[in-house]
Amino acid sequence: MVRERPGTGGATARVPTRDVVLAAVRLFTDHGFEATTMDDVAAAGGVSRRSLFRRFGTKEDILFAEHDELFAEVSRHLETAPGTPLDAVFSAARLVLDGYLRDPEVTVPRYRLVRVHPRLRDREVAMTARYQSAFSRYLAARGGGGAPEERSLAAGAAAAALIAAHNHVLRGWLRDPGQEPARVWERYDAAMAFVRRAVGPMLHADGEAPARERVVVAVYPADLGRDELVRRLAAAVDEAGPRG
Amino acid sequence: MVRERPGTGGATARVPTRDVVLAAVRLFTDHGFEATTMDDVAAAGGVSRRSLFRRFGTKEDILFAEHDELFAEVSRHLETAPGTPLDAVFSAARLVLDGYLRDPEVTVPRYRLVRVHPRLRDREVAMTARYQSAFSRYLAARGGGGAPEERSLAAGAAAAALIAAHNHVLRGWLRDPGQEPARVWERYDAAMAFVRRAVGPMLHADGEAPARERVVVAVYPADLGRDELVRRLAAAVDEAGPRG
DNA sequence: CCCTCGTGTGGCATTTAGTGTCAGAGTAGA
DNA sequence: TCTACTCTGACACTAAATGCCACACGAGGG
Repeated sequence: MVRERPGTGGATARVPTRDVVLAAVRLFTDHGFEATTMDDVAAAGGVSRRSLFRRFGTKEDILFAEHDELFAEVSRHLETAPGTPLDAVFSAARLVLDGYLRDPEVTVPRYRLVRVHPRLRDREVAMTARYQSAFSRYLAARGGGGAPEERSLAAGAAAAALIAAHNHVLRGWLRDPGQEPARVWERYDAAMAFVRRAVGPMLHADGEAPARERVVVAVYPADLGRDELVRRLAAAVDEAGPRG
Repeated sequence: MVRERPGTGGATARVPTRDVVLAAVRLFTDHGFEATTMDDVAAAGGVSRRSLFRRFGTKEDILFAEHDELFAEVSRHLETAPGTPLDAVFSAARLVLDGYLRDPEVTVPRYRLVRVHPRLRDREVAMTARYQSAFSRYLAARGGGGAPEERSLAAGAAAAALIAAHNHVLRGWLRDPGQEPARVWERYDAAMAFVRRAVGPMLHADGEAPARERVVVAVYPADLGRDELVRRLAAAVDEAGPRG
């Protein structure tokens, strides 16, 4: 690396995080994660080695920087989410999948790197655990009745099942990122419905009426097309007036 | 460190793994994980720095060496366990807890270190993920009927819930290792019974009643957003299987 | 008994991740 | 314009991790 003006300490022009991440992803993919030094990344990203460490901490953190932002976003969402605690957690998980789908340029090559390098895999798993822990604590704090002991146990198991289902669908997409997002969301909704069935009973160990509820009962011909059916249900919901 | 005979490369006397681990745990606990260098560990363990790296790979691996052995033991157990796949996984998980309880000299101080150092925490989480992955694959491969897609989803969620419950009880003991093992096992059995109730139905997603008409019944919080409600209804429709 | 071969170990050199420190450059505000 | 604050780059340094070579020991054959 050739420095034009030794002794020139620039300022103001902040480290372009996104550019650095993309450059790093490219280098890691092309030459391998281990073989790529921080000097290489710094040169490719147009910043100094020192600034690189200041911004990202470690070499692995470069890959997961945007994931950290996503986690922060999800955490914020949890604080202000409407509905029951379970609803909040489900919609938060949806946000995570959306975060992945929105940024395939980083998430897809990262997944391929993660599959190869145990160290990176551990890092990825740790991220997953962070979500799980956050969801678990959220549910335990606001969850239904029952003894505190059983409540936190149920919250932990529910969060774990939810995250597992989420990751199941997510990995399906990461392995084949070419498929239609609509189909991914379809599978995701099905997986979430599955988890909801299993998790629901866990959190209502005893009779605890969770606020006000409404009921939709729809009877329809067995051969009605899926899209048409969904459309009718949506119309019925809208006719029923505002919720709350 | 004073070397008596420079140039003396010993042999034969294999590195006493257990002694080194205990010495390392002590050093990490007394002076901190970061502050303890591999030279320190080597000196305390009575081996050379080079041999230390050969045996354990990294500094963190020293702490988790025995955990790796436990994982190998559990894996072997899975291969030869009697009973249903679910039974096998439950007994395997029991083996894990027993492994912790049997070796408090290492597992307890390690837990305290893990709580403080994010890096070690990630490593611990990765171990948990390895169990979860092994259990999930085991269940998916030998699990009950249903479509392969749903089967692996159910296996993943079940394994996750099981591991979460296991870790819930395990952490309870690690935080207060003085309590009676009998009481720990009591709590563990209760937690496992809880998980079994929730997980059992997940793995037996069978009977689909063929009817001319089908009914959707949705119960939802009154303040749930319109989009989320519609999404759930659509998911419920998809989940109900093909129409016609 | 000696020699040889294989295996495990120690010492040394080297690379590189990661940190502390200081100097310079730019920006905002008085 | 001068000053205070912030961000960046350069340099030095620690320590983890790896490659390489030399040496010690045990086993086996002559």
